[in-house]
Amino acid sequence: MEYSSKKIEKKWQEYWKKNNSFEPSEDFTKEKKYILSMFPFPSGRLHMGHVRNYSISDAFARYYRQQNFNVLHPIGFDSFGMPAENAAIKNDSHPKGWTYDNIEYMKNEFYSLGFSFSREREMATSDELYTKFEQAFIIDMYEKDLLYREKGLLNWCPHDQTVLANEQVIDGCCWRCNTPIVKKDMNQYYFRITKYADELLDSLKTLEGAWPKQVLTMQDNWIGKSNGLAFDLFFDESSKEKLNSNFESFDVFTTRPDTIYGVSYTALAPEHAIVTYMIENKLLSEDIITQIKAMKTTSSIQRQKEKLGVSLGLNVIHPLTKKSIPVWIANFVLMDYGSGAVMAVPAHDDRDYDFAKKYDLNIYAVIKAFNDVAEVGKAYTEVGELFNSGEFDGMNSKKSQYNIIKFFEENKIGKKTTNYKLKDWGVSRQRYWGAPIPFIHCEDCSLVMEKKENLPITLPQDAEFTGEGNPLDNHLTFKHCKCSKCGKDAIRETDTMDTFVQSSWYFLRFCASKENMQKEAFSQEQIKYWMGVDQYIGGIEHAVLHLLYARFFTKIFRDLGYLKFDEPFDNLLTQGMVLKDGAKMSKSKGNTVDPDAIIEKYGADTARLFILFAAPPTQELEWNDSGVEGSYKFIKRFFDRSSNIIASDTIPKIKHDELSKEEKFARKKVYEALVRANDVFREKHTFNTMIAGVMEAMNALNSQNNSDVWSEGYWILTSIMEPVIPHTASEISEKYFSLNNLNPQIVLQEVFVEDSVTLGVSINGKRRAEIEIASDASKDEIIRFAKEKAAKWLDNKEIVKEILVPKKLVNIVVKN
RNA sequence: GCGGAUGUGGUGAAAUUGGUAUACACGCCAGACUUAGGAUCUGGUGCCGCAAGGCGUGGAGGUUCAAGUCCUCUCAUCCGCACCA
Repeated sequence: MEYSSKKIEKKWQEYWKKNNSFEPSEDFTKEKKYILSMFPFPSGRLHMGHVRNYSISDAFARYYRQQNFNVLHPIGFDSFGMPAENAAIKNDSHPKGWTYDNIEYMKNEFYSLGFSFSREREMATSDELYTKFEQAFIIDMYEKDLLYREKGLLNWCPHDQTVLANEQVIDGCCWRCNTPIVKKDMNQYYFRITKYADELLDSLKTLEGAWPKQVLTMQDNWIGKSNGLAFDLFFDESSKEKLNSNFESFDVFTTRPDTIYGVSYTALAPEHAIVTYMIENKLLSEDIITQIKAMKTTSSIQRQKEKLGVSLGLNVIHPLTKKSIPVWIANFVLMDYGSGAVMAVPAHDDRDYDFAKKYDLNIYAVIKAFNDVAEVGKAYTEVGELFNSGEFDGMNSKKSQYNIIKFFEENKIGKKTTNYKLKDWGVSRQRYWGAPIPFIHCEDCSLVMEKKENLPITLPQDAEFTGEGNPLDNHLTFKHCKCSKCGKDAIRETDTMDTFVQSSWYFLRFCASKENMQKEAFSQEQIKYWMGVDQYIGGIEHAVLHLLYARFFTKIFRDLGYLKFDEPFDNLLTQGMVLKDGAKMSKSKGNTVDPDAIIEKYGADTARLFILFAAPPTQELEWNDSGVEGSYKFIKRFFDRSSNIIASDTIPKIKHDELSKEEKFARKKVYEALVRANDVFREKHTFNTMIAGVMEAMNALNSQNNSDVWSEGYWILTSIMEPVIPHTASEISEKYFSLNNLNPQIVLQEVFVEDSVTLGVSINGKRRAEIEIASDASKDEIIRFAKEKAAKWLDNKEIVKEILVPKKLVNIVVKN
């Protein structure tokens, strides 16, 4: 029978749907596997990255189902977000319609690829039910002070007309539209993620080995913990006078207390409160004010190009030497790190050095290299010996840090301090298509929460999408409401939540069964059973976004009593990108391959096979048309040669001893493929080698013509391949084995016992010959035979040593 | 600058973790069947060499009977962070 991907794939997709084949059981006594791929944004159509992502998770899900695990493999859509709203503005449509049309289309694409998702648990984060539960969590978090509202200097994307979290600013630009970010002073809601900084950092250790090193490092860097010394610098008398004594001092932070005697100036961020005060009170010349304003309004990329500064005409007193040191403003000092002020040590810090050179400031060296060789014309930033450092002279600079911090603490002039790069997570978005934040602004009661029984606060359908401002802010009946506390007229919060809030707990929502999903977000019992995710699969681009937020939410939820574990994802696999012509597939480059077209031409199984065969999942995958063709040919051959099978509901019993050499070899290859498949699914995840093993077994089967060997081979190989090419494998399995072979397979050790073995013969480690010898031959026999075969290399040589590596090789070491 | 990877045939990639380097596939070459082949099947294919043989895992050393694998140095490419005090 001719192989028809269309017919076979349609048949099995209907079969699986009709039989609810992939619904997990609620029998919590069974062993479970929770297999999850990061859910997609419903952008319109699937791309190859999606196909790769879900081909990997589907292989895992199907394998573990075969192994009799209770498998949860759900799918949903991360369906709030700006692209939907931008599309609505562009097409004069509604984000909701656009989103749900896309979801329908993409769901069909998913099922036409044969992915084994639980249909009952499909959901979209823009569903009102999802919003309802999320808003309830938000209220709980606010009550526990894990969420707060504050005015702050925020990242504003002029194109998307909204603020962004720090994680969402890439190289100073918006992560979605690449527009340069500007700073804007606004009110905003924040999650207290910094409260969890230490735990988020420390528990990375528990993920070692289970998560890619790279992701752990990226999170570590992002949290950016650094230890150092914080202390106050006091203004001298004339400076205090100038400031009308409104400021006595300011706080600085350093990780290099050992350089304290080298401080020759200090620098404030242009946004520092003292600077703002001086501008407001006209304590600076017009010229200087203009320069400061220029620094503040320059984009962060621009600001990095050149170090600029101005002197404030103020002085502070060095805490140890009591010398007077000038106060400057410098554009490289960041207001949102530490205290927005630094002590500058040009002799031992590159930035301070550059700045000092430019503005001709003093440079005091206090550390010298142990070998006394100092490079001229740059800062010495290495460890060395302290000098000109009072009582600390002669100490190792690294070790002196402890002593200097101790000195500051004992004299109560400073203290040991830890700083983090991580900032609280700002979640307000000034856009319509997001989950409304369930708060009300009341003139009398200030910020109050919505009552839980009024949830969900839903988006008004009749908002207008003009592209100007926030549609919710312009929607009168949404905006005007009654205070939930006093009942007076009040204003509803019109900011919506960052979509990363939804993706921070969707994996928990999937644990809810059809029975309880309407009335609660998830039950404790279900969470306890299904979590953590046994295998999570997704792109590395979420290393510090989604993956950090989801870890944070898990910890918050634990502290709110919703669940009882610390980390959500037990194992993480980050898939590589799909490339075409050496570049990432993208519409702008015009090098995309449409999954639908591949399914149409070759079928879903071919697409899945190629994707899993062409490279290991963690590596980049180069799309190659003739490679796809090759996968298609393999499937056809695999299907055609199944005609060699003798139909049976059980695996044939074969007397191994009575087989020919070729038949024995074929069986060995089949069982090798099986051993490898188990290893790949459980440990290595290198599906490419597993598939190669199946191909080798097929080649070996083809070199013999024993029907029982063929049948046994197919019994096992279709079982191995079902996770990869489920339609074709199911078709063969149904036709010949009544689907009885899609179960755990027993590895027969007898096929690995061989009468003879082939050994390489090396002389001085160089391969010179090969011998075939009975497996039970003694060491002496083997070596005698090896010497015979390699005689020409041993003439007139003195044999020093003979090494036998069983089943591998013989190495003879000779002299001369 | 800091951190993380990765370098193996013409190409995508293997190598049971120190034991016959290049499995499997693509491509290419030859043959068979064909009116035909962008179908199918069979065989060949690391490089140099007529051969014997030599050389080969980015490069240079080292450890070892034995190194793609371990150690030292070095080069190249990719990714992440980046004025974080």
